[in-house]
Amino acid sequence: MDPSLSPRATRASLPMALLRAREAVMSHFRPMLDRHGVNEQQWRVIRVLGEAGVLDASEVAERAHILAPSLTRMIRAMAERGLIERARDEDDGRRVMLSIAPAGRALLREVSPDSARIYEALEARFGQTQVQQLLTLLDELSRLKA
Amino acid sequence: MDPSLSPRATRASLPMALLRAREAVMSHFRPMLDRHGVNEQQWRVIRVLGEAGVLDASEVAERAHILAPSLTRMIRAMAERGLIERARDEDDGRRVMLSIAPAGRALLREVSPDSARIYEALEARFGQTQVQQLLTLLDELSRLKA
DNA sequence: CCCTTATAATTAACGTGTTAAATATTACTG
DNA sequence: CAGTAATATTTAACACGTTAATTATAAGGG
Repeated sequence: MDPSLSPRATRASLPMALLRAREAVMSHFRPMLDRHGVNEQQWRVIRVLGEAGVLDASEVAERAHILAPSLTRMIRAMAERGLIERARDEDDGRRVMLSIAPAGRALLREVSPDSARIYEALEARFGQTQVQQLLTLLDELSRLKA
Repeated sequence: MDPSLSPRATRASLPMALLRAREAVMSHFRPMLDRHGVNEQQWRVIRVLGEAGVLDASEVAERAHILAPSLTRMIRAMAERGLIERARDEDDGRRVMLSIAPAGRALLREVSPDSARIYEALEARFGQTQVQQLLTLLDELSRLKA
């Protein structure tokens, strides 16, 4: 049989392997984030803003790997909860500047230790060397964008 | 500053790295799948059914990494398009048995060569050894489910 | 055999992913 | 400087992700 007609077996496919691995990793973090009342995406936004201070929405979207339309919706919800703040850029009326708000900073302080603990436990089980190898490979792979 | 208060930098985080890598890889496949009129998830279902023949919905969900409620919705759309077939299991009235339909098989034959070509090009650029290393690491990581 | 429990699938509800179109503002060009 | 092109954000529309609840069927225990 022509091998091109039988697609690569599921277990040997990079997209599937990446999907499975991401699900597995997130399964360690999700219950904890849940207890703190944030989802994965909101946590990424909070971390990005906590690291960087004020950023326009596009920058946040890029750094948190969230598409602009999703971010627009999230901003509304997160601003209502007092996690972030929203303001028009004075120099460029198109831009929306985002920053972390007090409740967001409080959440960052609450979640970060838990997150770090989980990450370290995972790293300990998987092996620090392997984590490094994996991060390197993933980074190289990410550079091969279409 | 207490390092547990400053979450792991984005570039060094496993969840983010996995997300980026997956996006990068899929950016190679997505336009092609688009041209064939299927999305990523539908393509996974078609591959699973093409490999395995008849499977109940739960098995398909597990192998294609799609949650049951998503699969229920997809089944409706894919059956209407003639890509898959749906039938109640005679021995167990709860189960829904799924199989690939003629249009689905045709699609499989159309897409597989394109998919294989893209995969091989990616493998060639990234290096076969690195792909293998990466698959191994991802598989090990996936076993550490919470 | 009932009755409870477990399992498979579906539905519901809400959020994000994704693409395309619309809106508002800025930058550029003749 | 008017008019067009480019950019940032938002809206719209639809699909999937996710959790919880519901429905239908099967399995098991008394």
